[in-house]
Amino acid sequence: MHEPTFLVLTALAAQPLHGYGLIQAVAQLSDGDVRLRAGTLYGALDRLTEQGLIEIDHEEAVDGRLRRYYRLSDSGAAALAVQAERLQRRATVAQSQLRRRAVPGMSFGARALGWLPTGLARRTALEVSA
Amino acid sequence: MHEPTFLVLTALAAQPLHGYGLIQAVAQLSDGDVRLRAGTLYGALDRLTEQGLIEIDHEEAVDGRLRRYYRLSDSGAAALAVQAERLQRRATVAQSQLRRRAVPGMSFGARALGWLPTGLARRTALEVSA
DNA sequence: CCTCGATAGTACGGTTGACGATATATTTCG
DNA sequence: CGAAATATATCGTCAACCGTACTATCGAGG
Repeated sequence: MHEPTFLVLTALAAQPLHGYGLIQAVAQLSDGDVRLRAGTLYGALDRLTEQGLIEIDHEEAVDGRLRRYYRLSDSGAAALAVQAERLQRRATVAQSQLRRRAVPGMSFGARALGWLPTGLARRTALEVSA
Repeated sequence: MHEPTFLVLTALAAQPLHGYGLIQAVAQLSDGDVRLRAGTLYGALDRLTEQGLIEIDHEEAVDGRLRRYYRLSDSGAAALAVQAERLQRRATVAQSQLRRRAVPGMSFGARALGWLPTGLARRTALEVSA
C-alpha cells in the first residue's frame, strides 16, 4: 500500500468524509507534505471501494452538487491497523540499522556477524584478517 | 519511496552488501514478508546509484562470478533517516485516528474528552456547551 | 553421472498505482 | 464581473515493482 492510499484510510478512520474533505484531511494529517490530486484520490477511492476497504456512507445533493461520503469498513480498519504496525516496524528497524552505521569505534566483527549469509561471513572474516 | 527501496537502504545502512546478500538481508529485516525479486532489486540498485543514495563499494570475482558490493552514501543515510521518521509519524497518526473510531457506544463528549486531564476537560466541556 | 538447490547477476515484458493536466459546474467574496 | 474555493471526473503518462526466464558455478544427493 502506498502513502496516498494509506492516508486516505487514515483520514476515514475517524469519520466519513467526501472527496474534497479528504484532500484537506490528508494534507492536515501529513503535516502538509501530501497534497492529493484529484486523479490520485478518485482512483484510490474506486480501488478501495472495489477491495471492500471503504464503503459509500451516503450521498448528499447540496445546491445541485453531489457530495459522496465514504466510510472505513471493518476490514478497512483492520487493514489500516496492520499496515500501521508494519510501518512502525520498518521505521524501527531502519533506525536501528542506522545506529550500527554511525559508531566508528565498533569492531567490524561485532557489527556484521549474526545475520550475514553463511559462508560470506567466513570469507569476509578471512579477508579482514588477511 | 516504496517499501522494497526503503528496505534496500535499510540493509545497506549497517554494511556494504552485494545483490544476493541484499535479497537475504531484506527478507530477514522484514521478518520474511518482503522477498525481493531480481527485477526489483537490480532496478532499485541502478536507480539509487543514479540518485546518489548508494555507491559501488567494490567488485569481487569469486569463482568466476562477479560480486558487486554497494554501500550507503552519506546522502543515502540522511534520506533513510528522514524516511524512517516519516513512517513513524504516519504510523502514529493512523493509530491515533483508529482509536477515535473504535468505540461505538461512546458519546461525542466522552470520545473527545476521554483522554484529557480533568481540569482541561472541564474547560473544553464549557466551550462545547457554549 | 546427473539433477537439484543455493549462489549470483542480467534482461524483458506486464501491471499497478500515483501523478499532472484538464474539463465541468456552482457558490462566495471582493 | 472575475477570481478563488468547492466538488467530481477522465485521460495519458510514468515510476516502481513483479514474474519469469536465461546464464553460470558449485556441492549434495539420488
